[in-house]
Amino acid sequence: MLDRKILREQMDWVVAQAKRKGVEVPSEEFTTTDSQLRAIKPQADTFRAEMNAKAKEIGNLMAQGKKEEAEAAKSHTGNLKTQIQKLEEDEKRLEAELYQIELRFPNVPHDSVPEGLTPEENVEVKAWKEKPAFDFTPKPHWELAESLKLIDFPAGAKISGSGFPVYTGWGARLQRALISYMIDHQTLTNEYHEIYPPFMVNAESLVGTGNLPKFEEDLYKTQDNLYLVPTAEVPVTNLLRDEILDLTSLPIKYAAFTACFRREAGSAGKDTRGLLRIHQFDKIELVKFVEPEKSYDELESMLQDAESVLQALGLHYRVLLLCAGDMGEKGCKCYDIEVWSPGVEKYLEISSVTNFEAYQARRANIRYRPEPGAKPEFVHILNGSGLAVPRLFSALVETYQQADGTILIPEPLQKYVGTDRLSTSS
RNA sequence: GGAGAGGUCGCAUAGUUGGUCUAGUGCGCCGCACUCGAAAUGCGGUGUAUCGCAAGAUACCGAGGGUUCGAAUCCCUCCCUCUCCGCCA
Repeated sequence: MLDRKILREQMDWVVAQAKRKGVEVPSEEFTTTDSQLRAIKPQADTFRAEMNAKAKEIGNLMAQGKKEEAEAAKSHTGNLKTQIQKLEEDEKRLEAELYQIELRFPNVPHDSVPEGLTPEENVEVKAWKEKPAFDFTPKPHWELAESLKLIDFPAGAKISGSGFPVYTGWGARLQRALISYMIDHQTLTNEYHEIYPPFMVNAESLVGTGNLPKFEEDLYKTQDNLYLVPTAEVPVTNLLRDEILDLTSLPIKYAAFTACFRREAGSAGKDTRGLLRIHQFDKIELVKFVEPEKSYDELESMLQDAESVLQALGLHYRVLLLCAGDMGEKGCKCYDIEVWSPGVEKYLEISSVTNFEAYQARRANIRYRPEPGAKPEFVHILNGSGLAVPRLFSALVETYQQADGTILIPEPLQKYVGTDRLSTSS
């Protein structure tokens, strides 16, 4: 959500910025509804003030025992009352309409964001390490997973459905090791505070992060009207909903592990093999609440925090700065980290690191006080994956596969996995 | 799931025959006084949002409805917390 004042005063600018994202905004609807509301509110306030005064008068008369005068005064309130009721109805309706209109405005892309509407116009800003060289043809992870019995895809299909892999034996252990390693790395080295949230949330939380009402189709919903989290971003961001934070507590840095659940209505077709696109997957998510002036520095440092995992594991990756049209509606500036998966011969998006500025904070009503006694202002919120586990799993086993079919485990992971090599006999 | 008790402006509390409660008090916090300085003490201030140049007005006492000239106070629905019981990893 954008600041209502900005929509009022700088609509041309907002329209132009939305255009960079290829989004049409309901500018006229906003202006019409907003001015209607602004016309009605003062009227309603005035009538309410009159009503309050009358009620007080009646109270005083009653207290003095002047019953008849009080009764007389009562009979004059009817007209006022119906007027107030009518105005309040309009007020409520317009307020609801305006809110729905405001939700349709996308966030404004930062000046440093490249122009463009398609993924082709994203800009590669960094590449780390070379693609690994092989003197044999590297296999995709699903073949490795099958021969080493790390993942049982048919079993998952049997007990749940497609898109629900079953990790078995050393595969299960590697999965668990990656989670532990990344959580330790982000909390101990990069100083995030660990959160282990519920995997189900209510609708309010999803509205706070912008997943509802627009993306209801992508979510799993339970009979108790709770939703399975599509990412830890949802529960973690909402932890601070409706709070006014102390300046001294900023920046607040949270790292959380959850399973993530996505129905992905349109998933049929692309990337259906292996781990690339599944309904349930594990992810470590990083969320930061920061002072507005520092949010772009914090974005760079969050990007580094996410990258540092891949560096420690020695995996080749590149960083893309997304163009205005490809970064989604909520973001101001977004980097994607893509890890190289040599078996599938593709770069896999393994993290999106985004600065939302105040867009989410305004929705979830998360503020801070710039100085003691000052008016509360919205914090800036950033989040990024640190990292998505299945695609890391994929890149890792494909990168470290050997000619003999075994997989080397990079040094930092060894104590978590409990071995330096996965093989059929291990 | 059943029974009972509750949810009040940072924290703790007052408020239950509806009307000086648009919310009192204590703590905390800010300012001033006293002091070499501090503690203690005294005085004043101390929520959020919207509209307004301002004075000020309006809304908010878990959420949403209702009754009433008027509701923190009464009624209904829902959410949450606590105690006891039941069930259970």
